[in-house]
Amino acid sequence: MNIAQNIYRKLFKEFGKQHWWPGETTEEIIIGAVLTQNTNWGNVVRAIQNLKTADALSFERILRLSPQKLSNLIRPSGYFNIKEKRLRSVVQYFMERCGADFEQLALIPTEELRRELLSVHGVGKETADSILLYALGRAVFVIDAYTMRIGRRHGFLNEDDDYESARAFFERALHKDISLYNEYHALIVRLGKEFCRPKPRCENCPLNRGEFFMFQKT
DNA sequence: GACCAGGCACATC
DNA sequence: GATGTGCATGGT
Repeated sequence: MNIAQNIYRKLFKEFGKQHWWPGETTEEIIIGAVLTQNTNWGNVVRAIQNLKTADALSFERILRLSPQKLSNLIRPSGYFNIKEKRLRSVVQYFMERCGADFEQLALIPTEELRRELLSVHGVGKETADSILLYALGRAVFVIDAYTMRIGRRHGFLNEDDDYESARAFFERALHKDISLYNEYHALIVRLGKEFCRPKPRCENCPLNRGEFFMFQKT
C-alpha cells in the first residue's frame, strides 16, 4: 500500500461515495466543466438552471443563442463574458468533431483526445481532464487547486511540483481505474472544501489522524 | 469589507 | 519559460 492508495482509503472511509460528476448528461457535464473554472459550484448550478429553464442546456441550443443571451444565462457562474466564448468554442469543437455523438470518439486514443481538447480555446489541463474523466470515461487523474494545496501541506507533493508531475504521482501510484480516479478527485475536493482552505489552516483534517500524521508538514 | 471558489489566456519581462 | 494580471458572481 503506497501513500496515494492509503490516502484514498482514508478519505473514502471518512466521506464515503461522492456521486460525481453532478450532471445528468454528457453535454451537461462538459458545460459544467467550463462554467466551474475558478468558481464555486453553487454558482454553476444557478447558471445551469438558467440554461435548463431557457431550454438551452444542450450543445445545439447553445450554438443558436446570441452571445448576449448566452452570457446573460451563465451570468451567475462569474466571468460570464469570458465563459460565453469558452463555452461556445468547446461546444463548437464537439459539434464539429462528433456532432455531440460521443460514441464516435470511442476509438480515439485518450492522449490524442487530450491534445485536441487542450487546443480548444478556454480548455486548460484541468478542464480537459475533467471532461476526459467525467464526461468521456477516460482514465485520467484530474488535478486541481485543492489537490496541489493538500499535496503540499501534507508533504506528498513538493512546492515545485506542477500539474503534470502531480498527475504522474497519482497515476503511477494507482491502478488505472476510471471509477477510482473519479471518486478520488471528488474526495479531494470534499476534503479541500471542509478541511484544507487557504486559511485558516486545517486543524482537524482526517489526513492528520492515525498513520498519516507522519506526512504532515508544519 | 475581505476572502474565497472544482482556471485560463494573454502580456510582459 | 517564469511570473503577473484581468476576468465577476455569490457565499461566508
